[in-house]
Amino acid sequence: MSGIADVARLAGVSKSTASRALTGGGYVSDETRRRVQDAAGSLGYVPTTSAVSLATGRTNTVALIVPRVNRWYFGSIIEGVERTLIPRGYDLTLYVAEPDSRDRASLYSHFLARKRFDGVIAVALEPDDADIARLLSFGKPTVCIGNELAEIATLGIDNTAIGRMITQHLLALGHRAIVFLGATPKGEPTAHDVIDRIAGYRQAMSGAGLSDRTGVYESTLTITDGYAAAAALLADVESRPTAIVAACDEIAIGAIVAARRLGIAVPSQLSVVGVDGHDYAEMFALTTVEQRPAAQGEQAVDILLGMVDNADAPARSTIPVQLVVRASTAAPR
Amino acid sequence: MSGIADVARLAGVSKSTASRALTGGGYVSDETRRRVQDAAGSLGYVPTTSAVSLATGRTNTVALIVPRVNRWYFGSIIEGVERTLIPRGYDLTLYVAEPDSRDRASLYSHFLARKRFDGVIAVALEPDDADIARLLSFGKPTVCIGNELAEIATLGIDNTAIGRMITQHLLALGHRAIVFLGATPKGEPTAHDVIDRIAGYRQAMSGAGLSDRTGVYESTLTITDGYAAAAALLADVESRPTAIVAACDEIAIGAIVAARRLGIAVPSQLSVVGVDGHDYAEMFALTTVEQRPAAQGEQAVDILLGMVDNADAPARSTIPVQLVVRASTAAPR
DNA sequence: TTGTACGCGTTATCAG
DNA sequence: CTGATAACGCGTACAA
Repeated sequence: MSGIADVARLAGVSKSTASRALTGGGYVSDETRRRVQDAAGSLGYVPTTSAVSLATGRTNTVALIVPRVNRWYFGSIIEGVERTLIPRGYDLTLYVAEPDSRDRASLYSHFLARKRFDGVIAVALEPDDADIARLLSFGKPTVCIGNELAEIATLGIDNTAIGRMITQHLLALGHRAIVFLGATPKGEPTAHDVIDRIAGYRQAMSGAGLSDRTGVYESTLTITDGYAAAAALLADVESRPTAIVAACDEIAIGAIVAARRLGIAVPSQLSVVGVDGHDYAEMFALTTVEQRPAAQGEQAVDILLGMVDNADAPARSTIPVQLVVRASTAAPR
Repeated sequence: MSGIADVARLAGVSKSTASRALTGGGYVSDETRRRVQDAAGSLGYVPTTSAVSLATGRTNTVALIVPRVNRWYFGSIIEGVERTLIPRGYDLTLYVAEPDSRDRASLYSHFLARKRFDGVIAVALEPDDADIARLLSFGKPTVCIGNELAEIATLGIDNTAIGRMITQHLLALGHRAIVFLGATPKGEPTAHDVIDRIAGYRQAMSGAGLSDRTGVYESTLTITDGYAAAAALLADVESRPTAIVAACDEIAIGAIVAARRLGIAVPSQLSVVGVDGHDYAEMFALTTVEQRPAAQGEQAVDILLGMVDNADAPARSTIPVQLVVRASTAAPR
């Protein structure tokens, strides 16, 4: 309710002095500063953000763009971003829009254009996406999580290496009939991380001289779909693989549940390995590659606010990951 | 980059006419309006939000407060709110803070005080919470999801009735050894919805003359914890219940998984019923009460924006729910 | 160290 | 129907 003018009046100084005393800029005697701060405190003064933004050009707001909220990976990123942003005095405005969706279009034409934020964090942008050009055209500091992109500060994991790593883990255990579960179904927007993981899987299979035994099956990145896809895949006893490389932990968990329902013992009759380090991984004894998305969200904020303050050059970093071996993988038979 | 002054100049009118033509307020000749709109279009004009806010007092932003992101119920609400807000031209600023946490305190003292939003949607506020008073003191339209609160527009389900309903479902099937799984562990912030569901459970048990056979066990509202708690609960064959009323679907799913691992058949040896209508419910054939949180989020936006526009009196509505019977419940033995 | 005066980009008021 | 002009609430050169 009360503005800085009220604070100034109560403290017996001018508006500008009050402003300096509160924002810290410029010279103010300690005595005066304290008087102003007391006045502000007793009046419950809080600066009006729109006025501050108009005067300074800064909004103290960061935009976060995600395809979905209700998936562990994205939810974790959101939480990581949030808890790092808030203590630094920033607000988070959240935009949820799948790539290529109508929402995406209006997002860029209407919302992001409002220059309401000091920076953007975008998750799971596709490298060939037109979004990227539009994003850059805003001229605001931008950090992407999930894919390596040219000309943008990027934070992510090496998905090809991970695909290779988990496949090699199974090969080393002696598996040969290894399939990949989780290719993007036709009609869905392409997910580049999945494509890279498949590439890694293929590389490992070829490296073991098994390129002809490669099998890639479709599934959405959810437990439900992983369950259904795995159930179909495992139904035929003859063609059944001895190991599944899942595109993510949700699919892996779905596969484990499906196997149990079919009476297939994990890991003795079927090994399953995932990617993510999902909250449920331990409960299902899932061997997986942990990528700590919440920490990535935190780090993205660090990088972004660094850019906001220093106008630094875009950084690019590959997050280290860790293979955690649990009881969902073992030697075949 | 270009402001309304540029648009006005290009269209050959004054700033005020340009503003009227674009915002729709006041009289402008059709001819002039078109000229201005063309000019705005060709310049890619987008109004600066902080200036608009300063002039109009409206921010076109809604604040959403949730305790967590990464839980199905909250994530669904966030998605529902988002997809309703955006088409209406509003931005969403997200605040994540557990009740009684340090984050909560700074949330109220620093962020919400910035009057940066036209309204607030708060999820899972506790009725005895000091937050409520502070929330109301902002004088902004406010809608709460999850609990019935005095003097606030409220949207939620009747948790007591639900607790009764699902317990009676089990009683009707012939169960008598029915326990409740999911009481809030000591040290955790109290969750009123859980308390109410327990009350409903107790009412139903008493109504069947079974008040002495009542058993309430603790668990956090997650699959992982539900799994662990159920595993402990089901370990002793002698004292094992024939049915579990779970505080939410996550716990119910955890219990089903635990039962399977222990070789206990669901539903023939153990019935399990949950609350929520989780995405995974169908996959686990879970009998549950659907409450459609995403739809609640949408409805909350409707109510809130109604209040923003009309300054209506707060509404209060109880969402109808539906018991969906699947294969996790059956007659005992 | 402090106060004055102006600008940030829009909308609203009020004559014309 | 249109155009000056004054807010909106704050930060900040500049002068004192």
